[in-house]
Amino acid sequence: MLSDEECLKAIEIMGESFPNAHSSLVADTDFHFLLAVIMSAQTTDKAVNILSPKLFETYKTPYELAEANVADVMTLIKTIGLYRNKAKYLVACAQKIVSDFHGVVPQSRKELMSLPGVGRKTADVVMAECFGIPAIAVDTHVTRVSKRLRMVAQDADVLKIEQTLMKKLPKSIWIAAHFRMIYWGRYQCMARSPKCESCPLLKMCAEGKRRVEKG
DNA sequence: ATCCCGAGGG
DNA sequence: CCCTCTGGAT
Repeated sequence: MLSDEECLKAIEIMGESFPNAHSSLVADTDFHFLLAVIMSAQTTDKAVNILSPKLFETYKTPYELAEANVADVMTLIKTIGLYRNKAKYLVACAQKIVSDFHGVVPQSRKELMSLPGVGRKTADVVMAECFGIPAIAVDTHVTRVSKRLRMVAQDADVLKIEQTLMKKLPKSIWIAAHFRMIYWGRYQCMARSPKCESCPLLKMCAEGKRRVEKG
């Protein structure tokens, strides 16, 4: 396992490659950003950004989406994976925001997670992006990158990963670290063919060295 | 543990 | 063709 200092160093090196990594989901309001994050589950944000302008134009507020026909929403988001479940979540989520939160996206993790289709990862992303609340959302990229680098135990689940990273990294860089690991996972440490040979982190990466050794 | 699930990349 | 994409609910 990497020490706290080594973890911080790794995050800093990622920052040199991706100096201003930020969310690539496009949304004009907190409500629309929440919808985009729900839709991004097991789906590239690029795919979400293609359909979201029309969806957001059609349903500008929670009040409008709460009255929507689920079938109509399905048609609008049919190009992304898991679209049937997501369409139901989006409408149910809008309805609950109207009924329980006066039409305003709540800020606490507990309240966010009470919304249909919103789990810990989605709640963390919204807290960080919309409200500036420090959090480390653990998704497929963060899981893969932190495990390959041995920042966390190989058998850690997403909650354990989040807790370990929060303990090892200063709160002031949690949000930046999240986005840097996302970009690292997308463009350097990809799931299938990571670019280990040219990786700036190779010297401190157990998995990278193992892969290079192996060929 | 299992289901959902289209599009893009290798 | 097969794998992966900022997961969550049952």
